[in-house]
Amino acid sequence: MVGAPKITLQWPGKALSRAPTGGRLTPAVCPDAPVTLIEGDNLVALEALQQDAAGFTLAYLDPPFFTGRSHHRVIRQRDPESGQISRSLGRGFDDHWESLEHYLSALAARISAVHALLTPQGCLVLHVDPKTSHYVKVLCDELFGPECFASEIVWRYRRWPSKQRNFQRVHDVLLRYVKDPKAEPRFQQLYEPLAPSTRATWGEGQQRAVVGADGRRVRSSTLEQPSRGVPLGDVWEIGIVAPVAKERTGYPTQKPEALLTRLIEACTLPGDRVLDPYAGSGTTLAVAARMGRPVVGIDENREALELCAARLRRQGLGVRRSRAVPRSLRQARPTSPARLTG
Amino acid sequence: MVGAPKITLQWPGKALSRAPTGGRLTPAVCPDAPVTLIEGDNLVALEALQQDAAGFTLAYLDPPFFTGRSHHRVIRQRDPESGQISRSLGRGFDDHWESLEHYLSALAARISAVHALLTPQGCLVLHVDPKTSHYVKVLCDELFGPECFASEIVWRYRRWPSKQRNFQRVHDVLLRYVKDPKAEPRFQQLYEPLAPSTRATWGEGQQRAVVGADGRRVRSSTLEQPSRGVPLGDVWEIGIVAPVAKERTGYPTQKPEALLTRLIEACTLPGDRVLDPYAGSGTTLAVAARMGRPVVGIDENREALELCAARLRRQGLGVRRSRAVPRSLRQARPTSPARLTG
DNA sequence: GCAGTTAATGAATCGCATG
DNA sequence: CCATGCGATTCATTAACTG
Repeated sequence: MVGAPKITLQWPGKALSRAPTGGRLTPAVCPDAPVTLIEGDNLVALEALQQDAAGFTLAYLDPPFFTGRSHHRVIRQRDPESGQISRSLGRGFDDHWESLEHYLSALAARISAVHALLTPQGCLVLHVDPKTSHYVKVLCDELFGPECFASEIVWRYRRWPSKQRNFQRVHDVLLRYVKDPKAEPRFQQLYEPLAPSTRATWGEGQQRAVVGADGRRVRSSTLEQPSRGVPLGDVWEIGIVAPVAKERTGYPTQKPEALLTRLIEACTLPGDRVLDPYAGSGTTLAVAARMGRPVVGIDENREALELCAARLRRQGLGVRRSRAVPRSLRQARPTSPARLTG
Repeated sequence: MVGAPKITLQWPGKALSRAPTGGRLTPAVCPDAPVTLIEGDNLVALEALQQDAAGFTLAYLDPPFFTGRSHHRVIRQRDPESGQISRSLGRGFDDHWESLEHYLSALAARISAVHALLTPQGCLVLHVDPKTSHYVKVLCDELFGPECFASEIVWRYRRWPSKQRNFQRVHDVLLRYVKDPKAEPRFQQLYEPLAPSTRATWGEGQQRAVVGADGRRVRSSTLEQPSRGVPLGDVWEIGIVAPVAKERTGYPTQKPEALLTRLIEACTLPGDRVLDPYAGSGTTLAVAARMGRPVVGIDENREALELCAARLRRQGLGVRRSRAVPRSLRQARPTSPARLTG
């Protein structure tokens, strides 16, 4: 924590430091493995990962959004004889909380643990919605320091319209924090196409300022050299995963691969390690692995991890499995031996 | 204040209630006047407005963004002989603050005063940037109650690129709160054009869901009737005021009329009263007046109010002027008689 | 008159020079 | 050494101008 701000969120019983879970990983994680899946409470796993020497360059956290609902997995199966598609519901994740206080306490513990795992060039990206983002941002300012705040990225999508007496919500928020604002950041500049109005006026060429004798800018001119486009901004228009898309897994709240591709491309180099403590259906894992970034995913839902493993297997990737065990359980329930899947 | 949340922002010396300024308006404001300009501290003016019986249906607040800079007005004049254009700097507004605490304290007092002035169907819209929006949102949740939060509107614009090792910021945030979530809200549904992908698949016709015998949606069909577009979402792509646009006043941080038009159209009906405590160059006033909404603007900068008055005069509108005077000054400096401008 | 071209400059951001 | 200032960067937008 660099500079703790004087303005903080307060609630009865707030405590950012907590008793360590004393978690262990069985077997230990190999930092160079292309993909590692850890089953268990992500707080236990994150604490256990502190024993690793190597840090992570990007941590992407996609926690529950405090919706107060249970989210189910849709399992679609085609009957081989009739050809009919049947749907059934599997376990997704539960997003019920006693209160916003409990939600934030749980999240703060994870963010804090992730902070300790980042390299100096590393960054954390928190995927939230506009109802919780503000509380989470104030919390992160306290945990990271406000000068570590890098961007509020707006993910703008389109969806089936619903009648309501309000502007329909069509965006999520991704908060990006860097571990150390004084370190040279990992950042690959990406570009997006020029605005239609700019193309109409200037064409595809780069613009150059022309400065007069008095030092003031007189006008601009167009170069022969084609522009690479405009530097990517913090509002991203990316389609949601279509209900019939090939990448669709049936897992609830699945994020599009295009979103993760962009994030990983901008914030890491090949070989940099990526972490996803809420792995879900494994979008981060699939994309990172494909892009040559070793990745560690954590989830407490075994069905979700099976889905991840199958998805990665389809990409022709081997998966290393591990299990996070808190101290209290370590003697009561001995873990099964390591398995190598795929 | 409906339901105070347990999670609040805390800082040393925080106090949301403060000694009343005992402000008075000279002359008193006439609720039916198409445009009223009040010169003085907006906190004093807002308190004085409480004596009005009629409330406001929309309050748009565009406070300083806590940038730590002074913003100047650019005054352009064409020399009638040479035809040359000369530029000089006038007073804009000062955005220096001792600390974020002071900034938030000042803002909280204004928000609180505005809250008291809203009709039950009314709403407040706070224009901020993504560095301060999160603190302001938590503050508003405390002042209005979290269930009064309606929307985080993202204003996405395009501007000149700058090299930086981060995603360039290309959005502002507008927080919308309703006074009473149980009251029937003022809300006119607006529409935006269909997405290109939708037009490609479905054309311009309206879509209707076709539901099967089991209650599940089977497919959609396209109607003859052309679609009005999709209901307006909470991400608005609107161009900034161009450097040479006719609506440009030279006042810093001027907001585009298109933004205010959309807001006023969605949140008010003709005849509803609109309030802008940070009037600046008078965009809200100009748009509201044109749309037949009586509007009250407050600013402490006399130059800004002159600009507002001139802008409204160009629209052929008369302006009623008033002055906000705090108790401490009421005897020391007697106010000049009312003036009718335009 | 209409379409295509030119002009002007911004709630920016970084880096280096200056106090 | 830290705060401040100014040059360089080069897209977006609409009014004014030109043919």
